[in-house]
Amino acid sequence: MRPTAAVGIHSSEIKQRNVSAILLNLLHYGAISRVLLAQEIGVSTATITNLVAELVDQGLIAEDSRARANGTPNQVGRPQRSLTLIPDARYSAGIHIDVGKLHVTFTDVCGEVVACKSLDHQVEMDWRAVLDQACEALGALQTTHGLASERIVGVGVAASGLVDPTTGINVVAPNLDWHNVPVGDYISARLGLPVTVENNARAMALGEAMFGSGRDIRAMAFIYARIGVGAGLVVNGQIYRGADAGAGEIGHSHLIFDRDGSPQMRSLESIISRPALLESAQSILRQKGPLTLEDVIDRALAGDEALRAMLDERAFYFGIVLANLVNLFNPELIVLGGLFLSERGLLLPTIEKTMRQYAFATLGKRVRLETTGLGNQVGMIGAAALALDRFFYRPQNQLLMKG
Amino acid sequence: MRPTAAVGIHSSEIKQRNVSAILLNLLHYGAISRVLLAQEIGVSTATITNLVAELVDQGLIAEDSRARANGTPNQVGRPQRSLTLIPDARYSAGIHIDVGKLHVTFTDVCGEVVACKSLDHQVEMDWRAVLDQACEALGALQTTHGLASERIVGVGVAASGLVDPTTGINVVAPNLDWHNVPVGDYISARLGLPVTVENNARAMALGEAMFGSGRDIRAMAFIYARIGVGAGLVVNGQIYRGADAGAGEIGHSHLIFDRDGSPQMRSLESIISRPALLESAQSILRQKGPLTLEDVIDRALAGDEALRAMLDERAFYFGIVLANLVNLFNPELIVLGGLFLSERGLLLPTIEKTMRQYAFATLGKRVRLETTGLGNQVGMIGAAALALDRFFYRPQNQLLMKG
DNA sequence: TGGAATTATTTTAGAAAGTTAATTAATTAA
DNA sequence: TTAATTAATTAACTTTCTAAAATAATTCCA
Repeated sequence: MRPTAAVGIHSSEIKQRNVSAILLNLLHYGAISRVLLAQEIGVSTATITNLVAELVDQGLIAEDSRARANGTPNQVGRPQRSLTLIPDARYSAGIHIDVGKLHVTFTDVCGEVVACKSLDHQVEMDWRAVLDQACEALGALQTTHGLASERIVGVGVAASGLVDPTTGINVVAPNLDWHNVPVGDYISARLGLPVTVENNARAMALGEAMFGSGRDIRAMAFIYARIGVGAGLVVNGQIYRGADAGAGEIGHSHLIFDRDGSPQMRSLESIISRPALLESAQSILRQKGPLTLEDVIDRALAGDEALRAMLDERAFYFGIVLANLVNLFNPELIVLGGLFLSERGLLLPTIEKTMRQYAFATLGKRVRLETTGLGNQVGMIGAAALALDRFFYRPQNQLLMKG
Repeated sequence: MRPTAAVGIHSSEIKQRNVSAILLNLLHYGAISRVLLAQEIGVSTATITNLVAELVDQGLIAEDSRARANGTPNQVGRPQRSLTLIPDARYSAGIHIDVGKLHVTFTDVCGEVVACKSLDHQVEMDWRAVLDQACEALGALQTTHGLASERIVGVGVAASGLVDPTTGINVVAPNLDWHNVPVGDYISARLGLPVTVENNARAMALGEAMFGSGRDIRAMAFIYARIGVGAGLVVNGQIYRGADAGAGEIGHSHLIFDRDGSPQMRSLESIISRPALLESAQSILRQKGPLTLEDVIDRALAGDEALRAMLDERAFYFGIVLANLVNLFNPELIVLGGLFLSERGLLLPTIEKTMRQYAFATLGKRVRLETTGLGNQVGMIGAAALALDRFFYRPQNQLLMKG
């Protein structure tokens, strides 16, 4: 293997990287002047002038001829000129393949959803059928909204389970019974666009880091719980995948329960996922028929103490796992998505209290804990974010993780 | 805060980074030719020729006029010429401040210990006295071994507890009762050398990544257990610190124990550290007097089943924590140091078995688990590695983590 | 109101560092 | 010994950035 990070700079990368830095700063600040760009990026204003001119020519960014750049009100001297991204300069397609659900979207360069659609699919369906459905839905959206093909930078796919982003293969998606599905190649062949595939929690984490509350954050974790529980880690704006693209398998964290003196192990997924919660609720309620998580929450809020206690206990255990995550990874922010969006105050308070109590010293105090502000769109926005990151904002990083 | 990773390339960095890449490749491969360097680094052979010539002039690297570079035996054509680092071109000073122990060393550029000394110190001593002791010991070693000052790149300090590497302050070292000790400034003033300070487990992780079995590794964890338990994480050859330089506080991971139906929490440190093990052994043996870990191991090996069972249980719990670490961080390698070096087969087998059993799918199978090959020198070598990394191999990274 | 002061951006001239292609060097094969 | 082959160096040139000077757009203040 190559020595870690001992890669040099080929002169052809320099400009591309500086352009990248400009685009990312514009995304981050919304509007920023050339002087500040030069400061932030660490190059001369002359360079900024030249690169900005090119980007304006390409129709990617605009100079607001009126507005002063922020932070410089009424100063002496020539005013700084605001530069902004042109959101509709490019679009990104996102596909979130969830268990039983399929979400597709086009976002603009700023991560705003321009069009989207959610579909159901059966777990028994062949993977081809599922991906066909997604591609057709995207095609329909593109036509309806009149999105020019040449403005679409690519397709991002947030897939369930283990994904190899270098090959675009969904190695295994247990809850869909998919094995080695060549998601990237298949979609790329159908749509004629570059495709990037990633694990769903990781895609969401990136979406949150680029367009959500993770924008100013050095290290963050996104936790998505639904049928399974997964975490996505983002460090300095880049997804952390680990050695085998397996980082973040927090659902398989184990907790120890002594039963009669001998240890018994339980995975987090058996504690806090929707199936786990429903199973427990069903046994509490002695109900056999179908039950939704909303029902359970409703009944707990209506005063079912046994349900409430069950949920509270689960929240406590999840809080412990979060505290351990904080101790190991020391994130600045943890964002929760999926079933946490419908907890209505029954889980979060205990989760947060426990997490802060058991995290080490200041780490637990400093970390922020939130549910995602992107709501149930976080999966598709995350998917679109994958493509934006790889094909628009950081095209130089074509193959980050290879051996 | 600045947008994540949106930093550009100032032209003055380019050469420095390519030089860095050459040095790191030489360290990694031991001997390598210009053609291969060009391939690995991604620049032209012309550039390599020029930069190598400069490095030879500076006396940092040498061309072996005989040897063919490895991997190219008896080929047609002009043979590749081996380039190697000159180990003694520079030295690095390392100080490992452990609880009750102080280890100082000079290593060469390849991490080989040129000279070292270990000292005792009392926990009650003023921090100034401790640091003075270290500086004096270094001074003595330098004189004895005739190490020219101008060849010493700097001093690395592996400190106990929470460290802020940007300021060089040891924010808190609970086991030494140190608070906000300006380690970096103090040593720098005494020795007149640049100093870099880091948490001990992280320093060891870097040492292992540069000079130990972590050399080919993308993501690794080093776990140091003695009075406390800490982990150092290294990703792509760089220390991962987290948002508040608090990553790796694995000793404060909590495990849940049901006691009479209600959960009771225990930290890893209360399970697997030396004090914890000794306390438990003492209560098993009903012995009040002083007991060493070696005694405990001896007696367990001699057939004390209660002790053996205790150690095995502890190993099991540690294995669970490792499995959870593997699931979250997905390292390729985990290296253990400190008390694990004297376990004599009583802990590791159970640790490894448990870790692999409870880690998710392939992650647990792929990860390697070892005790450090650097032995008890890992702390001082890690400390020296800090300085080599920051002042010799990657001088461009002066301030990686700022807000 | 109009110049002085101030700050931002652009232009110009040039330097730094890389690249490509041609050349030279050191081998093996025949 | 010469041809073939591969490595390393050199020479000419390109790219990209920088520094410093010039220009532009304001506010300040008499």
